[in-house]
Amino acid sequence: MATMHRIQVTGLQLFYSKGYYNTSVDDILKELNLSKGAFYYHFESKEDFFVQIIQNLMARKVYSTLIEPLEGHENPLNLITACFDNAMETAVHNDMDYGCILHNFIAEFNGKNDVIMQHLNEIVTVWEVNLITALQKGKFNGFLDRHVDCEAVTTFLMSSYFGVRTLMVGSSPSAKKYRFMAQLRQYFKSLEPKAVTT
Amino acid sequence: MATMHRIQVTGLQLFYSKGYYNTSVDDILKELNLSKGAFYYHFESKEDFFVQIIQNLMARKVYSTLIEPLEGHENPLNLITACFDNAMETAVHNDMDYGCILHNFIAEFNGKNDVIMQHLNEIVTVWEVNLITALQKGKFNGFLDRHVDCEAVTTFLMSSYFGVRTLMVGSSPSAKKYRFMAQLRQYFKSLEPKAVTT
DNA sequence: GGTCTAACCGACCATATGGTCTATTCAAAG
DNA sequence: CTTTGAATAGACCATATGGTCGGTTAGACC
Repeated sequence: MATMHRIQVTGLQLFYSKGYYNTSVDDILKELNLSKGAFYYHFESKEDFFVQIIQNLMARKVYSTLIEPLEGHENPLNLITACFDNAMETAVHNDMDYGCILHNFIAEFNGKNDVIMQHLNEIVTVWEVNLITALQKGKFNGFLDRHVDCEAVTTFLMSSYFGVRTLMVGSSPSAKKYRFMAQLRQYFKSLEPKAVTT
Repeated sequence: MATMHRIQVTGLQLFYSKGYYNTSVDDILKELNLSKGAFYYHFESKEDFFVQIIQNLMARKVYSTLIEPLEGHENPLNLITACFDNAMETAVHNDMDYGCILHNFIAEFNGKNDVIMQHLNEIVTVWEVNLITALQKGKFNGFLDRHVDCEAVTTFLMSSYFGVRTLMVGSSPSAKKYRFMAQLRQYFKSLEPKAVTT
């Protein structure tokens, strides 16, 4: 694995677990037994470094766990349910889980660093668009009631997912996941088509 | 206003807007035209300082905006709806909004500082307990269906609230609020008692 | 072998940070 | 008037941090 890539990987790991501002470049280099020279040969600054991590690693991760699973012609409500279930199950079995990566950094940079926020928001938007599209397709295919507001559902879904992932870090993540999923299904049921009065 | 209290107030302001690790003690003192001496006369350390802020200011704020509004014998679903609506409306009209204070710090300290996390979790638990209690009372009074799992609903509510508040910081908070509230009502409708087959 | 250069080393720098400590102010108590 | 002690000032310290820069290594190419 190329050095540049290795630095990014451990960089993301540390930023994720300790926070961006609370992680020094030296921390990352110590972990890799590398020197300052190696780092600043590959990256212009700590910020530039993080932006690259966002584009290279985070974007891909979000895509593979939250967006790709939405593809398919089945009921999008089922796809989303399975997608969330999977993502949360992975978190439950990961004792190094600190919540949704994307969301954590958004919380850390909101109103603090516009450059980074822009890049993070790009990923959020991609997710949002894909969710909306999947729901609209589902509506078209008769899986959702005609009156469902797909944008609103998406906002609600993104919010709740971001939130649980944070709550799950605290205690009994497995219980939290179970409860969350149960209510998600309850909510989804209310989006199904109402009995048609032909 | 006593100096100690003033330091806490501006301290919370800065911690909230810039993050704990990204705000130095000097930043706070500069804002107040105070010296290090004044600070370390009143507080043992930066961490002790923040713990006191949590107990003195944050706990009260969370209580007044998220817990107190739950009191009353009406339908808890309505109380919660009004409570969230109010909290979000305040955020919409605050251009210095950076999301839910409580949640932001939880995100920042999760897995990073156990001492602080303990104090933050205490507040979360109080909120959780009060939500559960309100819902259970509502169930007893026939506002909720018998089969509703109050703990699960609470988890779902806390999650989604934390999440939106973060999303609202990004763009068009008013639209996000509107969409969120609409879906919350939709979800709440599904918790109402089913037609009783006497 | 000689040259070139990407990749990396590590000493160094200016600044910032949490925290300490002595000195000073000032009002109330005696 | 003196004493006392809470409250504040600000110089000082050890350490950490982001970043710079001249030097070294090792392989590719001639």
